Amino acid sequence: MTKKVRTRVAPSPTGDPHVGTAYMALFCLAFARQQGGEFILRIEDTDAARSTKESEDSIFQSLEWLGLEWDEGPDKGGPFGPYRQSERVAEGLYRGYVDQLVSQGDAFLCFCSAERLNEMRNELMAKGLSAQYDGYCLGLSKAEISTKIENGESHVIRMKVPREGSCVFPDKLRGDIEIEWSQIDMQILLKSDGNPTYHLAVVVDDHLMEISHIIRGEEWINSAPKHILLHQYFGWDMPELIHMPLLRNPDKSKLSKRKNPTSINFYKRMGFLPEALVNYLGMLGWSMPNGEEKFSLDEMIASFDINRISLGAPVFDIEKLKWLNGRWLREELSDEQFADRLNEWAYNRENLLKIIPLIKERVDLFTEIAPMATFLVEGMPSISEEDMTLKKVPEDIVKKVLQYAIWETEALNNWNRDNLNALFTRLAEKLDLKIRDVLAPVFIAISGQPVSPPLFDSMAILGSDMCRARLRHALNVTGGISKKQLKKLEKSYRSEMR
RNA sequence: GUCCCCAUCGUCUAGAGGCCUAGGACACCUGGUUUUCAUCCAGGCAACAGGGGUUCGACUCCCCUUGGGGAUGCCA
Repeated sequence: MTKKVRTRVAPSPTGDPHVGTAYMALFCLAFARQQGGEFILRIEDTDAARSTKESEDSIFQSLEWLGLEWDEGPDKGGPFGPYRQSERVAEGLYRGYVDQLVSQGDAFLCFCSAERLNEMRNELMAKGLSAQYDGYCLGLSKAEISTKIENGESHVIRMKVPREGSCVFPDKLRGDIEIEWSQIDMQILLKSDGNPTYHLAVVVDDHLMEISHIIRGEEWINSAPKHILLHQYFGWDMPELIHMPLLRNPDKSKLSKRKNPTSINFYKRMGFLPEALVNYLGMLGWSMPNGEEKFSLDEMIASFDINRISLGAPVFDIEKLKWLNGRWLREELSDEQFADRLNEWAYNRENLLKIIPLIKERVDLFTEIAPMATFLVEGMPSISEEDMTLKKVPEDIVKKVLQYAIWETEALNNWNRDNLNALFTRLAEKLDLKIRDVLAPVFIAISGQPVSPPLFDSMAILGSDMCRARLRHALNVTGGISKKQLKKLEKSYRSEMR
């Protein structure tokens, strides 16, 4: 008897909904459906400091928008709930498993400070060894441990890892992978705040949720031995492993928002159809047996074959995505449907009501609206090097402001008017510039014009990824920044903005 | 540094030892249709990273080198 196929995607709700999440969700879903199985959405929010409800909501919305429907999840429930790890923590679900490992002697308490660990890691690296825990607290006696606990010393729990031999495990796409145990760190399972780490939670939850196939990014290959070991300690069967290639930036590095728009919201805002985006993700690392490039989710599911996945990590190419979107637009939508989609996208009452407060007092006629507000519905404003040349602000300051703004906005958690206001006010202060001089290039970058409706409100409407993309675009238009300059800027950024 | 993964046109890919003189698509270039533009159509440019094996025969299998990427967190 073969087990029922159950796959899951397990995003952590930190930041914007990532196309990589959609990519994994797509393959999990395609595989599960094709096999007549189930696809589960689980929220991995064990990092209490970084997880937010907004981010979680936007993950739900984005995946829904893309039509990647899950069978069980935090919002839908299901027989293996709850599907949010913070709720599972609240139930005390993981604690019992950690205690079991400690009492079995497969895990131990560790009282080491972050400073000591850092020093140790650096030393090991300098010696050319792989950086990992040195086992210091393994030698603690029972008496020492209880004294430390009585003294209220904070501690974590680490898993024990064999020091000899190696772990050989099968990957459905790559064959056997062998990693020596000496390369595997004594991973922390329970943090000092009582939360499980990813490694513990993922193992426990995948088991409890009866996940049959773990489809995840290549970045996890190195931690597979930890997960396998934990399964052994618990006496559980290991699900099958399928490590997908990682999506890349045009420079081949792992797709990151620093270099590329990675938020699903950006692509939505940019006017891509969800069908086209899903289709495009489907053709990264996978192809239809008949070679057809345009296919729907249902068609992909119908002919999905995991062995057709190619392992070379694909570059996310917006140009090709654009072409594909054009085909969907032209070939699949009637004029009526086109109108409905356009309406749904931005030309609707709800969206208008966001924009109107910004423009109402600035116009006398309806005819003046379009020129003033196009930037709120366009992609990259068409700006030239000339547009970016300002009378009052020298070029190097323009570049500096744009680059700093990009870095600062990257780190901004809640994208709203007030926070943006605070961010740029602070930026002007730190750079010892007038706020209007700081904002001048930003106005042009965002709106394409030196004057526009209120900047921060507009930026709030446009969203973080679109704004960052426009800032980057403007910086490129000014001629961009050389690697050398960038390094210099990064240095001064760190000292000036502290 | 150490470990792991990967390697076909600039990019996405087809290719499961002879079908490969390596196919398709995006981008780019040329021409045609079109009042313009776009679409559409026709054509062009362009790749098996290098070196060793294995084999009658390697893009396909093995090894080495090189290149790229990832991991090395009380992040996931």
